[in-house]
Amino acid sequence: MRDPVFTGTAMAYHPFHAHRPTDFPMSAFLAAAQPSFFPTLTLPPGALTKPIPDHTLAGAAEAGLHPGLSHHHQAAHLRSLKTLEPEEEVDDDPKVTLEAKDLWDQFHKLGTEMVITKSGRRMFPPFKVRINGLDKKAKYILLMDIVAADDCRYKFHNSRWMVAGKADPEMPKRMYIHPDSPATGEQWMAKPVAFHKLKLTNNISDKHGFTILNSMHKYQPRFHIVRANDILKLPYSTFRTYVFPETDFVAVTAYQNDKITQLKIDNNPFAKGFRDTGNGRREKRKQLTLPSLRMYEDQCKTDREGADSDASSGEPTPGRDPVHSPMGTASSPLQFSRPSRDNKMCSDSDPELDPHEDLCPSSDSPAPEPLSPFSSRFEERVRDRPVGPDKKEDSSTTTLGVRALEKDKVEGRHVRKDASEPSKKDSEMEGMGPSKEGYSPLMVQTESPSHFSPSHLQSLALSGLHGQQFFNPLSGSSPLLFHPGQFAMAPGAFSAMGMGHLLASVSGVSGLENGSLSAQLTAQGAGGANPFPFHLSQHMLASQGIPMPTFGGLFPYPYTYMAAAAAAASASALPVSSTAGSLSRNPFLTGSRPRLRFNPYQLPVSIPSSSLLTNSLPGSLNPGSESSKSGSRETSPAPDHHNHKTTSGARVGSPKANMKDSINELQNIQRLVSGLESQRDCSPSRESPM
DNA sequence: TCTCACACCTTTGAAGTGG
DNA sequence: CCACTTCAAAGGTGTGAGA
Repeated sequence: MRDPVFTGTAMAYHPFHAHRPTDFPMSAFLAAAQPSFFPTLTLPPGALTKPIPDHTLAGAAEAGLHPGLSHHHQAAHLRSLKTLEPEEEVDDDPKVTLEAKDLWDQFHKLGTEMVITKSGRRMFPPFKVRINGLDKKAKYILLMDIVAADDCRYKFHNSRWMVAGKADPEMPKRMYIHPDSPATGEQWMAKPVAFHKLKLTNNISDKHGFTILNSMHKYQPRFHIVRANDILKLPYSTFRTYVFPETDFVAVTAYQNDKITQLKIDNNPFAKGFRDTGNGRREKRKQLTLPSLRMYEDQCKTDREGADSDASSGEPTPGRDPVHSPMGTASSPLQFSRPSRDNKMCSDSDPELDPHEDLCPSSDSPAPEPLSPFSSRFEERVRDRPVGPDKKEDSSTTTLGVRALEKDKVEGRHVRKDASEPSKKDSEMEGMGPSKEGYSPLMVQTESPSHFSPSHLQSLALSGLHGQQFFNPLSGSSPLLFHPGQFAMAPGAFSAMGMGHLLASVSGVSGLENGSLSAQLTAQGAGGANPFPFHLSQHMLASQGIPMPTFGGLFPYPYTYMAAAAAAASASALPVSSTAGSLSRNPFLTGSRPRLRFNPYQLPVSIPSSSLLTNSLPGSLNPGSESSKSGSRETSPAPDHHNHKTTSGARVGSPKANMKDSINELQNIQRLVSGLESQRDCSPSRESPM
């Protein structure tokens, strides 16, 4: 009964199907998802073909078993998972600093553009952070996701980004797990952690696990730290989420701003061939650039010469560090010496900062926002946020890491202390790496996991599933099962995760009759990401700040789990008066939860009016609850979880009313799962260590 | 606004070489 | 064996034409 894995339910989510809430036993997905751990597993798009008999689905669902697995395998799963214990809480206090902050700042000022292509493109600058304050011995899983920053669609007009209307429906959200996860705190802290393998795409049917984005929309990357030595524990672990405002960007299929192009060319080793001293293309292109751009380039060149003679010849030598950031502290000619664009931009109309022209049509934003998507509004809001005092009301702590403003602003550090977060590590931070700028994590505290309002759920759930029915009205248990495709993970990420038992059980999956796994259910080979296992979806939800209903209405470790939700709720804590911001669409930054404490920044918030969700509790209706008994976790430290659940769980509607939909969804899922064996493709991928 | 082929470049790992 | 070098393939870039 206590086994979180087997008693839970989750919402099934499939990008290609209606996103209906599904009451589905986690165990089924556990089993079904295992194959996805194989980095080599790749399933073709058309794999979803064979329907699954209703009786199989229903029966299995009720029994909490995966329809395609034999009882033998089910039992094996139960046994293997039985040993899972939640991580003991540790008083670690991770501090995260963005690497190459200067470069990010440069891009941010110009209005960062990230190219997205059908085949996937990496981010540049790469998202890279340095972590301090972790428990050296404990294991952590690091994740990253990218969420919509606002509700607007943009266009680049007259050298500036302008709001061009309401945002298009969001793409399926995917969580990228760092390939080295899990690793010890010591390992993570040893060197900067890069997420350079994460790829962006605009291909909604992407099967590689890339992060799917909408072109001409603004996004905000988020970084998550989860203390857990096993992926399976993610759902019960405390999430700490860090947001660096300067890393937001507009996704584009082709660069709009020449300045951005130039900056990328000058800093990205792969684009070396386009540098001024490179081939003819650049020469040609340069001649076409505007005077203002020339000035900018000249300035860059001048600055570069000071530090490095030639940008094209001797320059940004990326080195062999796998995770090395081309714009690494020393390699980037622009990073330290180049004067802020501010000066230059002054002379040349500063496109990004015209606060009077564009208005985000977002209905969520009561107050019209300044139009420039890259203004420092976000930072400002954050900065103004009231400081929250302590953090000990509840052990559930979500750290909303927010960059501590500009490096010339020391508020961050100060705030951090105010936040009552032990600031013992400040000194440590100062002594580490090139990025000494103060990035002060924003601690979001929850007094109890049960304070999430429906709006939280909605905002969060919809961040990736905008307009999609996300929560299952089913009573008892609100299935919150993400499609595995929503999770991306570098190959091999699970290799050392103690997933052996699970993998082993996967073999049993072969027993699954037909073979098909959703295209989404693919594991990515080299450079790709693997679909995230269903049972891990909880984790994702948590990271999204969604107060997921516990499995079967029982949740052994509520507070840690709910802590994650705090991240989402963080936004809710914002004063209503605060302008609905550009981040209104961001699940992490929206919502309404008065009891959360924030510090030190104020985040833009929008209060969803929707009442899609209501607090509730699950319960006994969960079909998986029964099976959970067998796989119960007797040692569960959180016996009172149920209570928490009752007050915090999200549930909507009548269970019976949606039962049919749930079954349908279940069938869809089954279709995805079936046929794994035949599709398995073992192509080892090489993942560079962090 | 998007897609694609392209040239140019870096990265990676295997193969070869010498100590 | 180990360290180093060489090499080729894979893969990451922006470009520019065309849709």
